[in-house]
Amino acid sequence: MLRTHTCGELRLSNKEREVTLCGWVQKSRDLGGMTFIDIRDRYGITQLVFNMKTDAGLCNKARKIGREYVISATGTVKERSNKNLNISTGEIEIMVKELKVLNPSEVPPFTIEEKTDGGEELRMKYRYLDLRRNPMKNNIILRYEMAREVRKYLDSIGFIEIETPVLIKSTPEGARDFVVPSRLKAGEFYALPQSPQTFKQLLMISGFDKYFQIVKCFRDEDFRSDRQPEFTQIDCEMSFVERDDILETFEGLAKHLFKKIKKFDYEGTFPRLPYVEVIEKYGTDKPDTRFEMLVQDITELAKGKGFKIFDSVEYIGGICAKGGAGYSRKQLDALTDFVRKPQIGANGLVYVKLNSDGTVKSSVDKFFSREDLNKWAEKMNGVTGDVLLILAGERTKTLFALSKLRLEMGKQLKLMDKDTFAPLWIVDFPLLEWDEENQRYHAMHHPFTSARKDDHHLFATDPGKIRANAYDLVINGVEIGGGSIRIHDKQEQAEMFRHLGFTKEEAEKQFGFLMNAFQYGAPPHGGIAFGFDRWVALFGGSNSIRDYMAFPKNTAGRDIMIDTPSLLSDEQLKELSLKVVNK
RNA sequence: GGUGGCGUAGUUCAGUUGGUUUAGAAUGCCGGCCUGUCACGCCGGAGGUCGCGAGUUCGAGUCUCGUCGUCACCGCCA
Repeated sequence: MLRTHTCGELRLSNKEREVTLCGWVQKSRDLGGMTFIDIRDRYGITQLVFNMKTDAGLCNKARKIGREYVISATGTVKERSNKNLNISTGEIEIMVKELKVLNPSEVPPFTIEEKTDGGEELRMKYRYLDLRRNPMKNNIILRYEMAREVRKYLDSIGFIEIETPVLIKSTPEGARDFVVPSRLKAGEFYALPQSPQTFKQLLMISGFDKYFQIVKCFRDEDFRSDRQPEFTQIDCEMSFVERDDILETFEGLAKHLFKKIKKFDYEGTFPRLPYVEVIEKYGTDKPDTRFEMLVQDITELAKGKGFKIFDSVEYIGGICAKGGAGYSRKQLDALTDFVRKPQIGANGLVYVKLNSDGTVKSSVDKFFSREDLNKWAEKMNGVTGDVLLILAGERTKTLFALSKLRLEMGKQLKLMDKDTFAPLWIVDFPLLEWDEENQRYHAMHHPFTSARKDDHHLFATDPGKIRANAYDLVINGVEIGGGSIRIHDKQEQAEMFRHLGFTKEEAEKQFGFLMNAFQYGAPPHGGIAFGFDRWVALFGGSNSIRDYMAFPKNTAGRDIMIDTPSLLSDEQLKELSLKVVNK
């Protein structure tokens, strides 16, 4: 070993010990007669001290050392005369006898400090330098600790981790695949998995009744701060279970992580809300339940009073912002602009202020009596000091806009505390979703999801109404995971493909291997997959998963550090029987 | 695919209605001084293809168009 200790561990109790430290130069302070160097590694920072009087040659050497040089320093642990109680090693320093430069460093392109001066792109290009910074380092450690706790917990209840292949087969459903050309079979391609879905089902058929895997998945769609081309799932599957067994098992996992990572015990069980109810109450299927502010339907109360806009719409609903009566005209106008943004899509905003002096002021006073407005307030649980914010229009669109407005108000009224965690299960998702573009149904979760038994009769009459045995785990408005009880019967699976518009031949070609397997004793099974990066980001207090991946890609799917995607040589293309067509 | 923001010293940014000699600030960097600093201090210095390309104009960092890069949102993401 080149070192006897790390830069984070020496204390007063080590006084007078002869030690050797290795690390990077955080900063040096040259005072002329003496020089201080802060040496940093993963564990902390320790101050080295050089004195002109003691050893002029060594001190001069120290003065020449720049930021981020890798050095080793041997010397004696001394008590500081001027202590720095802000850092854990601040009571001691190393009186250096021997100093080695293990490797010099160029001046880094941004400062490697708690708060860097570097912009996002630059930090990405020099990711290895950014990762030296404490906040980034801690994110990566958090990620590791969560992965470790996931493995510990699942292991403790009998799950085993099994790897599945990365070079698999492209399938038509779902997201676009990343593909890999085959050299040995010209014109043929592998695909990278969007998830190990079919493999984990096959493992159930093999008898591995409790499987999990922390695994990379790949989806070639457009990227966001919470979506990367390659991301990590905690992929899980169990046999001989029903929905509630899965929910209980993985609620246990979530509670384990809350306890071990966030140090709090979640009391009771997570709320479970059916999809239709959650849409009605929050306008979205991934509600942030850290705060109430439920959406209320006032269509019946507000229609037929002569206000044309309301009379002509399908749905009128609103939220009650507690303590919002103090909102100024300007603030309410800003909210109106907010909901009218094309991404939100509302036409306008009606407000009703329940003023603290007992008066009621609304933007529709002309059309509604005080009594009418009181009824709205009652329905929406509004009391003196609140403001009611009301949108009207087509039901689905209006609920969507209300969900965005609710989040905005939650933000403005500071109801979204980073250290509060509000999990819930959304259950009874629709099995099928009508796809206008292709004029057919597609699976809302995936085509292996089973329908609830009590809804099977709807296949013939109203497929859009069928509820699936599917569920999502949502925490603080973030979709953390989702899964379903799967189909394990060949006939039923074939039927599902038929409803999704596959011909028998297509289904056979794409998923024949799975349906064949169903003929050899497939156990009832189901599972769930969690977006590991999102979960880590949530616990880390951010919504950008990039900050929790060691080497992420940008929103264009580019790794600007290694500069890829990149061109292949003509030789490589030829070997792969590929020709690039310039668009 | 669509909408919008941003692009000016190494870095983060300012730069007024298009017009004042040499495009500024902070920080970083380099040199000098300094024996208890820890955001060290003081003095001095270097550092610019104003993303790129056209255009408008007597004159463009500033206006227009295109293009590239980047970020956010919509679509998309079973």
